[in-house]
Amino acid sequence: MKQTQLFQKTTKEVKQTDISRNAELLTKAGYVNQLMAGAYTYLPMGLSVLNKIEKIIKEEMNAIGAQEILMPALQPKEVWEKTGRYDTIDVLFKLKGAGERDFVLGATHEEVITPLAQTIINSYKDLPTAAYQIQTKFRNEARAKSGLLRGREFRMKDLYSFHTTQEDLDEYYEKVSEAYKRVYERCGLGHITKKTYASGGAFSKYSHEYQTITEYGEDIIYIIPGTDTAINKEIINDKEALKDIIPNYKDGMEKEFEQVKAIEVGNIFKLGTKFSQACELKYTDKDGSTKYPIMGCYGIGSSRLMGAIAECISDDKGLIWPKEIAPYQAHLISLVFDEEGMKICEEYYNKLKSNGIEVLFDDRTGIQAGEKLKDSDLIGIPNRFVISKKTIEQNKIEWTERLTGKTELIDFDKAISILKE
RNA sequence: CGGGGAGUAGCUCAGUCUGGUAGAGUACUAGUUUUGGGAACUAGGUGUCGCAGGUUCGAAUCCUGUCUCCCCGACCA
Repeated sequence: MKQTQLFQKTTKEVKQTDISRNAELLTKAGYVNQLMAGAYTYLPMGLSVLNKIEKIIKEEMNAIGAQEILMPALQPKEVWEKTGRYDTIDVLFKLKGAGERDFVLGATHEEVITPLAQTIINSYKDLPTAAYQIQTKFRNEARAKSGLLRGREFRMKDLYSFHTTQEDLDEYYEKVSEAYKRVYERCGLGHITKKTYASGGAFSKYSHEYQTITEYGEDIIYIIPGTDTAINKEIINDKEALKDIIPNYKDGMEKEFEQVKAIEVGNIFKLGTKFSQACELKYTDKDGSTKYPIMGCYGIGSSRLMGAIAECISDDKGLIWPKEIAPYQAHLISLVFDEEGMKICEEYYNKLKSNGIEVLFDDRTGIQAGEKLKDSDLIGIPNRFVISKKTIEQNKIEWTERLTGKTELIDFDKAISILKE
């Protein structure tokens, strides 16, 4: 893509009061644009990053046998009354449709998938099974904030699994847990994301959250020394839980744990039969008896994850996208402005493209070198290739790795091989 | 939902205290010169001063109401 044609621009300044790092960087780099508190437009490169994150999530979900579906975001009031959550979820968006009919915008989808599952699950032979979707969710947050970290409209992957026994759910739950770990690793957050024990709500003893450590997080977690797991503050005073979670627990030892702020980038719940009972989802077991499937649900906010990555993986110059989610692998920058030089840049650009490399070409003219280089740092594409008078004279290309800042003059063929790694 | 801050040019902001008819930087357009870390000069267009009402000869400025955004807290199936 040529930068002169991109439906996206960098900007030097953002409002002084907007202090979350992800909002500042993503807005400056032009990846997102705020429509209102908690609702953002994703511009081409922003959407590209989001899509790549969601692609990773899909791959990991597919790998554990979950199947992708898509459910409506617009839902009737009635399914929510069945589970009693029409009145208990205070962030539920409620609206009137034609004929004064009451609708809900989906904040989560147990109410939709559980009745749906009845059309598929009739026998123990239909179990276990699992389906997920990635979709725009709506929550009427009293205070949407922190850029992509807490939106009123946001993207989320939600997976639901159905089982005949608790053991089978437990086993699948562990599989999902491993898949989640891979997602965060592939997104570059593996080292600062902790599997965190949290209260299970009405459904089970504990749930697990995936918490990425950042000063801008809303949660406080306690890291269990020598592990990559943590405990959410909400259960840190529950002695029974601590005994359960920590091997060789000694009274008061949690006070020594490192305490950090973190943002929840995923959670996994065991639901038991709460929803299958409420929605009358039943199957016939081997012995002919009627039973309720045991359910699990598993969420990852993909847009929040993108915000967390921007928040955590960046430096004073701007964003630094991990390779797998970067909008482009190469940022080709022309620092020559005569016709002859531009021709050479065009050739490089076309060669990169014909080699199947995702390349953004800064073909803007009449702009100072400094501005182009600063923009490149801000945008955060992993590899920068500069073409200037100097590089043309030597028949080389200048490669800079965004993460390390390491710069080398290399042959063009080597650039191709670096990008194909 | 409680507390605090803010809404003025595409963007970032000054001007509001002390009322007098709209500003800067940046961006944009044309031209000339520049070109490896946010250039220089010349010329040019840019506004319901968030919205509604009130006071006044006159309101961006004072008063009342209201909406929105940001921050802290509460909340977070």
